[in-house]
Amino acid sequence: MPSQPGLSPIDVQRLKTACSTCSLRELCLPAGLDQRGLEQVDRLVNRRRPIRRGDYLYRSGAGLDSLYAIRTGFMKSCVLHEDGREQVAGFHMMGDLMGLDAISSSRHMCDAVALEDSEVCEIPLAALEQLSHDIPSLQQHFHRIMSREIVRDYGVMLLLGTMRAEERLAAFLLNLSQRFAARGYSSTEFHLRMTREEIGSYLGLKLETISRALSRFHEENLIEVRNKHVKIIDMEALRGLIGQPSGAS
Amino acid sequence: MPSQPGLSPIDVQRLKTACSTCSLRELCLPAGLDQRGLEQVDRLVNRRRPIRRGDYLYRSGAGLDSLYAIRTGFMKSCVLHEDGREQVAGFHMMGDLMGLDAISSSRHMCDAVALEDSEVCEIPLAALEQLSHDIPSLQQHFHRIMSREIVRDYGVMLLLGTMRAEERLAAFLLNLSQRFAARGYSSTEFHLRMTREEIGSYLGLKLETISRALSRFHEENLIEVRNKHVKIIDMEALRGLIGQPSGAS
DNA sequence: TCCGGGATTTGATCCAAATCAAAACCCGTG
DNA sequence: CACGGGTTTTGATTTGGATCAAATCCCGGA
Repeated sequence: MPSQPGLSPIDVQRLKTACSTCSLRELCLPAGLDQRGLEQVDRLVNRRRPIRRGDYLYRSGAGLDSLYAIRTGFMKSCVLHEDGREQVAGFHMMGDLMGLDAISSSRHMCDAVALEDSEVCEIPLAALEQLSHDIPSLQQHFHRIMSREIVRDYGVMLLLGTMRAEERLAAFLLNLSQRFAARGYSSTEFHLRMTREEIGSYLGLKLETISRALSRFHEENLIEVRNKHVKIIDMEALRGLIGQPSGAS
Repeated sequence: MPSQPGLSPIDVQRLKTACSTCSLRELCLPAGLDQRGLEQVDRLVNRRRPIRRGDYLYRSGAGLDSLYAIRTGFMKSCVLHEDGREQVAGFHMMGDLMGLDAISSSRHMCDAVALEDSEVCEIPLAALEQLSHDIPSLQQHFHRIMSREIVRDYGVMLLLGTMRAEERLAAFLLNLSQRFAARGYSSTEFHLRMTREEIGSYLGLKLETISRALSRFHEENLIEVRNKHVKIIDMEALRGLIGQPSGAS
């Protein structure tokens, strides 16, 4: 992406600051912004809000007013069925945009819960729409973000519909690894912010199954696990595990 | 939704014609359009394309140039995994918009296959983005459509992650029923355009399981099935079936 | 109309993951 | 620093759906 006309190096610097302020590189960095757009994004992105571990960012059924970009921390979103069943629909970290589900009906369709103390940027949807009207590249980028969520969902469906327990867990660990790497953290060593039960819910499995699979990976020297700390020892073997009708161990 | 200022009854008529031409009520009817917008939508929506049963509308990996609104017919979209596994990610009918997955990377991330002879309207993405820039209410509506797809996906995840075989099938039948009803067709009697195997793929089950569950529903007088023809006898019982840890029959 | 191949049904058996159960562990808190 | 509740591990058993197998059905094409 070449730098945009009318965007001085100083502007670029300010933009990066504004965006990194809110970990919004996802949302605004790729958009070519002029001076005015820059200021507008600045303003848009400035409402911060801290959330304590265990607190809800929003609840299913609540009215939509804003989207939320995660600045720091870790969250989950859960879909609920009236009968009380619930399913973790995703885990979200720094830079992720949450609340897209609510645009369709102006009501949130899932719960968002902080898995550790976090901070988000509130982005009023109306302002975002206005701004992406004024800045076409922002509009495009916003569309890409929504589309990416759809693609992610398709991946989860494939996982839930066709994979065996160990494949699912391997895919999950590799996905986390990638996402940490993309944010400049270690791709091989990280802390699971969620419980075994939450992993299980996300992967359509029970917590015991998660625990057993982790133990097996450990035994086979694919990973090291101690509580919530995970170290990936053999990334390749983990990758190879996906797509095997049954283990070749 | 009150009628828009500057939109004469004749305009409304033309708009409805233009939209129903392509079954695009989803895409443009709710948007308040002025005379000029109207003409633009007309133009945007005018590229028709027939597809024969079994043909691909697009394939995973192909470049994105257009979205597609289904005018008539029935399609499926399938996500593929490199190892050959595939999963039906959705079934699409009249009025549905396909191709949203491709916006994120300008490449299609799934296959789209016609399950019967169909006709779609090709909507060049660039033109749609331009137009939704010119017509804010169209922009909003487009966002809602993408968001709705995300919500739908969450529902599928819940289904795949938490429901038992019979619950999944009941949910599937009820969903089809609703969608047919919304399009003015019978909500109780319809033709399955897909095979048992495709239903199974969508629901994360094997074709034999689908067949058995359909038979059981038939035995219990919830539905009548003969080949691909389905008649729902006891909609309430079918609804009640969802959310039962195990059958109360 | 008859033929052939895919689609569907149904049965028997198997197996991966769920469930039930209990012990161990870990961490935050008083 | 000991207590207590939630989390995790591990084992034994059960089970829902997969798999294997075979008969039947149905529809499109010659």
